[in-house]
Amino acid sequence: MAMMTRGEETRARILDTAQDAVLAKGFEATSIDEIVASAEITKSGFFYHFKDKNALARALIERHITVEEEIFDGLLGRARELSDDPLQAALIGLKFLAELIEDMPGGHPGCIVATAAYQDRLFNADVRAANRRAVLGWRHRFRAMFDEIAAVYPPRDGIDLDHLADMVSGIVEGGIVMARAMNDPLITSQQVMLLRSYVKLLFSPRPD
Amino acid sequence: MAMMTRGEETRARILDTAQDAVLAKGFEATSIDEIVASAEITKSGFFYHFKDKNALARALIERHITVEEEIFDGLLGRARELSDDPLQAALIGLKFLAELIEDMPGGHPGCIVATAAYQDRLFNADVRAANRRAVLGWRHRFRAMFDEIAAVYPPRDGIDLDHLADMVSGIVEGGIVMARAMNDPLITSQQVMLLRSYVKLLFSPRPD
DNA sequence: TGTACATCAGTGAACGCGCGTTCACTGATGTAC
DNA sequence: TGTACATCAGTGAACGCGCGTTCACTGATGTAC
Repeated sequence: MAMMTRGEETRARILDTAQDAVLAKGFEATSIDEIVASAEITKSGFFYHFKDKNALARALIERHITVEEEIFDGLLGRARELSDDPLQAALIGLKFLAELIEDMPGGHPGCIVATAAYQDRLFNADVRAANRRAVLGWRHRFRAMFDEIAAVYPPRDGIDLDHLADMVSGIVEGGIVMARAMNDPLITSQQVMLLRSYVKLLFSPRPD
Repeated sequence: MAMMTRGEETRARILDTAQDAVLAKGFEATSIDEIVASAEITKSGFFYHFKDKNALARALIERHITVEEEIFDGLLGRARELSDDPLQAALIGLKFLAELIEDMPGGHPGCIVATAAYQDRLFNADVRAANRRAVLGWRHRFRAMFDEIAAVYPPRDGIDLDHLADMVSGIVEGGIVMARAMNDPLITSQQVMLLRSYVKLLFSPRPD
């Protein structure tokens, strides 16, 4: 964070303003003119930092991955501190996730992975590969979480844990789409809480 | 279907080719030039049918709603024929839905509601309203289904049935995003099957 | 400490292309009398 | 049955604007000797 050179600061400012616009309108509809206006730079300054518009897309996705990794690390790390039981820790982590999303002003800002997914013909192979890596990263993270749980509590229903891991990302992605379509920012966190309910029912040893 | 005038046929052809392109690349990235080329019409012919590009977006969404309603009616209607029990009927219906999606060549083509959701600043109020109506329609449909179940089997976990109804659409939307990002068409139907597992656990009276 | 050169982080003007939209026109079909 | 007119379903050419990209140039900072 600290110790950024002037160039790094400008680059970060471009990415920040570009992300807002891309999430609101899609990638193609976000013009470079518009980005440089809010980043307070000239158009040629933009091309000093990114060789073309595709390079911007890839940088957006890669930064998104990094930021999100850190957030998840924090969330799940704290949850594990609060309980030694992997199931309880996961339930706490999912509740944290729901609260995080709920507290976002105006709802979750949207996921650029989804944006890229819905406009993939626009992007080159680099960008698509970055997108795929992001989703795979989520899968491995949540798969590890569910593996720990399943080792202690065998799941009630015969399901594939990779699919369950994908469900975490899928619920959030779907929740964002729904929240946007309905203009109701709370939907995303409600959906995460339903996923939490499923995880609880699926792994709970006995009903009380 | 039958008894279309020449104009209606042309209009339908425009919508068909436009939908393919919009789902693949997003709305803004799909040019009218490109649409008219594959619909084998001139550009001015396009503007005879749609007053501007926004009118095309609204028409796409409205047609999408109609088609999907018919599909769901068929699916859930058949499921109800197969079982008098509302829970069993829902489980059969969800299985049908998963199979329907799985059998789509190349995976679910994507949902234009999601496309519009992720590019909403591009569209006027008309289009956004149509989008909201679509999602509300799904909510009411699935809410009715879960109400019937809950009247017989009280849910195991205290949850809001509207949220659960939204989960059906959300899982499909999220599944489509994941399937596209991962380039794995099977993900969407896998996610629907997990939702089915949740519904089963949530409403099943006793574990066996 | 001073000078020469290199790199960093941009600026400003121009480019050509593709886009959505308009407009005057037209040939085929339908309707009234 | 023939004629006049209206509507349907388009065509073809032109428009101006905004877009992504390029290119020659520049002032500030860093580095070598």
